Amino acid sequence: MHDEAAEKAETARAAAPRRRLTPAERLPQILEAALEEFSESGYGGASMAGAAARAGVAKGLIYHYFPGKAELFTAVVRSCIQPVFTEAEKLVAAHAGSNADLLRQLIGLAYRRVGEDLRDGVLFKLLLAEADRFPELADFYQREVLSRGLALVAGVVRAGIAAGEFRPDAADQPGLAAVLMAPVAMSSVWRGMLGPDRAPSPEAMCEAQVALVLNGLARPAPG
Amino acid sequence: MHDEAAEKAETARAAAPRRRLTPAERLPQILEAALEEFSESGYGGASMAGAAARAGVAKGLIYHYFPGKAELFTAVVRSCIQPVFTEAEKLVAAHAGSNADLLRQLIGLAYRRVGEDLRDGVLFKLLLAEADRFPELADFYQREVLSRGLALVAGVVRAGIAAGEFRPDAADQPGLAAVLMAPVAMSSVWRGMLGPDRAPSPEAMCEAQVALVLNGLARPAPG
DNA sequence: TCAGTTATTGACCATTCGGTCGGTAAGCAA
DNA sequence: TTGCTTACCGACCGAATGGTCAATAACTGA
Repeated sequence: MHDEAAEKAETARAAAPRRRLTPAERLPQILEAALEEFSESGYGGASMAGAAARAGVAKGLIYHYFPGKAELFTAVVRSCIQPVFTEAEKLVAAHAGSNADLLRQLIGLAYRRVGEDLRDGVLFKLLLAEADRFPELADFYQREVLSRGLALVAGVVRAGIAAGEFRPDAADQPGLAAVLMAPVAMSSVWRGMLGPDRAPSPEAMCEAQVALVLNGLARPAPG
Repeated sequence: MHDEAAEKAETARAAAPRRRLTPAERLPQILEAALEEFSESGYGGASMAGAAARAGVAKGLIYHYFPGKAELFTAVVRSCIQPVFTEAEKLVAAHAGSNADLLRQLIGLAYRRVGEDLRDGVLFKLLLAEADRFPELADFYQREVLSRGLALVAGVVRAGIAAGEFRPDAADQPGLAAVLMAPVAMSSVWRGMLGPDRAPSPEAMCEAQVALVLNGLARPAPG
């Protein structure tokens, strides 16, 4: 594949003298380079040689760190998706105010995260695309991303109902958490595929969703 | 690639005597076969030989109908995504009742569509994944899917506000249509990547979203 | 029946890719 | 210094892929 960007990145980074590094130094370089390569070319289109070149490293070295392409890919995904959720869970654990406010903050945090780093979105999109061909990856997504996110949202909703903030019948809607999560996820996907300019604005979506959700969950006014 | 399913499909279909067909007959066969191939293997992983085998046809024939792999892919996408929107637009045009009811019907239609045909979801997922590498495809998606869907939803919301059904301040939220569309799209993506069993149930999401949206858009009760 | 058109084939080519392997040298311990 | 471990290289291989092309056989109209 003749790829300008990859080529330039290669020559730029390969120009640095090749030193022997400790695995703790080299691994992040390889993961970062692989992320670029996978993001730009997809799983099938990405080449080990390309990833190696981006890292300024010989192809063989990657096989010193990973058994094969598939394992490299899963490692890249793992290293990227985790931080978001730990951050969100920390927010929930630390929050003290109303559940409506917590939900607003949670939604805001998620959209901000989508808005700032484009690569996350690209990788998320890539993950979606490849999950069904990597059972291990689909398991990972379901366990570490989807279930975790749904549990987080559902917990806040449940607490809000218990506190009398939200309409009680929301407790009987098992699909509610997914409906609340989906816009953020989709915002990320849209940005990944269309770019920041043509995709619906995360800020606008955030505002609209917060308004919709807080109204939609509010207890009906008496009368 | 050694693929059991593809192999079986091949032998099964190739057993039929090879006849000369008119392009109008052969084209759908090739598109259908290519859809299967792309769905199962992604763009990079799909092979022209595989698609040809599934269609029970020699590889060369595909090049008689399409200039190359990229064009075949875009043709497959085009032929699949269109019908949903024409159906939805027909529904809107024909509807006579309240806008709240129209919105409910629209959401229901979209989720039903997602629930019944799995291949649509898989292809949609594939489209998301490959769009940024095919500018023409990204344009197509933005023009024929996203914009059209957003316009459809926004129109109903606007009409509902004008009719006094929905809260007037919803008119000031440009991200609202995207928020309303996203759960359906995401439901499709989730089913495509996790399968019908592990993905959030479209029926449950539909019910929750309808309830949330109709409450969230309703005019605040006086008092 | 015959010529012209074209749907269809399958062998073939150049290229690329994932993965292997023997070898090199840098760091470290003794 | 010596010797062991291991990060690192880069040439190499078999397999698979996208794409080509000359040959063929099935339709069509005259």
